[in-house]
Amino acid sequence: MSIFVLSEKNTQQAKKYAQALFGHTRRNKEGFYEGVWAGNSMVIGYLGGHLYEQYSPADYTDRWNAREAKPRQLIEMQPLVPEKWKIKEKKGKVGKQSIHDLLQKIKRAGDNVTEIYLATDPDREGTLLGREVLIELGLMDKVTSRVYAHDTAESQIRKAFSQAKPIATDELLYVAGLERQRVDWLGGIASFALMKSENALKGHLGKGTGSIGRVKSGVAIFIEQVNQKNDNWDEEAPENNKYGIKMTTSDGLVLKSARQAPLEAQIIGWIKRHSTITTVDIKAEDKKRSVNAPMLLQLSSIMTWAKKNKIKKEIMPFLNNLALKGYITYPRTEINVISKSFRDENLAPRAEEVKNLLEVKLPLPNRLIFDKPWINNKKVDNAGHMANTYGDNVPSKTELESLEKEEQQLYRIIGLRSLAPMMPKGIDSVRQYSSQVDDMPFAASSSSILIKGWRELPELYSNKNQSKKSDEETTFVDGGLKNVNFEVERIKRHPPVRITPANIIELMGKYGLGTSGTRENIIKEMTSFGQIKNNGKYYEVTEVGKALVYNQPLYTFESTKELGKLLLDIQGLGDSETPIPAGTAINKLARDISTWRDAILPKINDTFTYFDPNIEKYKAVERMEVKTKSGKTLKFKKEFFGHTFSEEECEALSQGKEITFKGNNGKPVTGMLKHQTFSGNKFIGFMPNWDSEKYKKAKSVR
DNA sequence: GCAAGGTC
Repeated sequence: MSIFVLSEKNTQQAKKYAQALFGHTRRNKEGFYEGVWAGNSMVIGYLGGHLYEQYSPADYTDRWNAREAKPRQLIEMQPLVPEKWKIKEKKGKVGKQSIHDLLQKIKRAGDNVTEIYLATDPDREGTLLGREVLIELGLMDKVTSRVYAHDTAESQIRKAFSQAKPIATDELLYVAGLERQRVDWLGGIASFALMKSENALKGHLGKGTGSIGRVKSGVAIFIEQVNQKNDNWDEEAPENNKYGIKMTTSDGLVLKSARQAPLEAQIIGWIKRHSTITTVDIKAEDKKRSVNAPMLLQLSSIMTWAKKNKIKKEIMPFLNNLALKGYITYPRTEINVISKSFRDENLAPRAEEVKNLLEVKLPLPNRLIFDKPWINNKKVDNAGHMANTYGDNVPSKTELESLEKEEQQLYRIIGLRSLAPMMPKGIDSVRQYSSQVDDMPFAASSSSILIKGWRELPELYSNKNQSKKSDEETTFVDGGLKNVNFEVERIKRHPPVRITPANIIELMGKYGLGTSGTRENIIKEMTSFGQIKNNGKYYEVTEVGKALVYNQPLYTFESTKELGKLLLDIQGLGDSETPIPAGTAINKLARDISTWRDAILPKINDTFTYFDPNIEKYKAVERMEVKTKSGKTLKFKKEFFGHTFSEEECEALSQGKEITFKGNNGKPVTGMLKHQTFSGNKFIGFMPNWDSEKYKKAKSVR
């Protein structure tokens, strides 16, 4: 039997599969991994994420071409639900090879074998992007098996392949993936067109809305909500306060009541009723408390760490680079645990080497025995990802020092956090005080460090990072009968914490907005579109961004949550007993878009425009007037891409000839005069040959 | 070109 395995990524997946199954990573002439597994000849190929993208509206039909449609038509045609959804090859590259070439290699490899295994990431998107390719290349008939490789430890990769499941087992995941993709496309395109119109109606002509969709709208909404809550916070409001009893002993111990009351009067009443009590018996009990090292790193915690440590640049590129070299594991994961196998096969054997490289003086006695909370096989299985740790390739000191400063910092913290559970645990001495006064229990505690353990490393533990609650270094007092005094303690509720560059990534995760690898870029885009801005202290939603909050009915917190539920229902993992049919979320969204469209349409007439004549860049531009060979008079814009056409160039253009000049970016631009349409208006103007199909299709002048 | 998802 001969098998072709389709994986999702090269270095972080195909290569690891090859090492685990073949014991080597030799490549064939196509660059795919080739070897023998269980008596079968096997080729392991890879993708590079999604290699296909949605058709654009104009790809479906000319009618949907927003450049040709008038604004009113553009609104009328929403939602753009295709009769048959289609995808096309993306342009671009995976590493050094073009996507087209890579797909051709996959096609050839698939044609050459008797069976195909799908072994992309075991999640929704992995299933979608893998099946997309197999279907588009006509290889689906040969696909027999689905490999769910949740775990990158070699023993677990081998297990996943030997226990491969029938391909039909991921059918529902694929359907849910399609639904997610289509809902985002349909909503994104509709909301952009409709919001632009809403803005124009409000007089924001020519003002960029920026792109808008499920995630960006969600981000704008939660920033606005948090700011509104803070700006209108009433710290005196009853719901923002509660009251407890503070019992202070003559030797300075402070015990607090186990219960609180909503009204200050209730506590004052309690204290009055107990005013005769002046001595209380206080029990003291001594305990030892072990203090765990921090959890292993997940992507959002690395990002938070980076911001706190003043790394201003985007960190994804640094992490990608470290992962490609094998210095760290695959970085795009929100999981903070690893599997037992990964501990034994990947972390433990390299621990001493990493420890020496990072010049850590502590021993690693727990190297082979650290368990919960860092080990959770089930969580790893469900997520299909593991925490970020140091990788199988430990750099030499010279190699580490040749990396960029930020990469060195990131490697160090990821390395230390991977080693932390192997270090001695911290032990604290704790004294717990308790007493009962009538109906009310009181408690307090003191503690001090007995064994520092992993806390000897300042990068893992510093007093500065501890909250005020920390009772470290508190004084110990004996129990017994003590004189006491009761007081009211007002406990204030605080408004939600403001959103800052340091916490936004983690908060997006909490709100289910975007996925780990995409969040940093979403914030960057929203900032550059001017939808949100950092006012120096926290993020604010700008006037443009407020449209996303107040001016679109499509994306709300509820609808985002609802979509998540629907996708699970389609997968058969939701509340409903049987999976709900594909298309449920799309149809619901399409109805919401129609409602929004119908609300806008009455306000839009045929001459409605996004064009603002008062904005400088839209003012009438100087036009060139030339005569063609046939004696017709032509008018066209004198400029293109920062270049003003010379007389000779105008002459050549008027005769329908192609010219070449230097554009804004210093690169040569070639093109000629063509008949074009923009926003429903026909005109003659210079067209570059950047899009060869469009260029060939457009009529030239003669 | 507009989404959001993946990865190089």
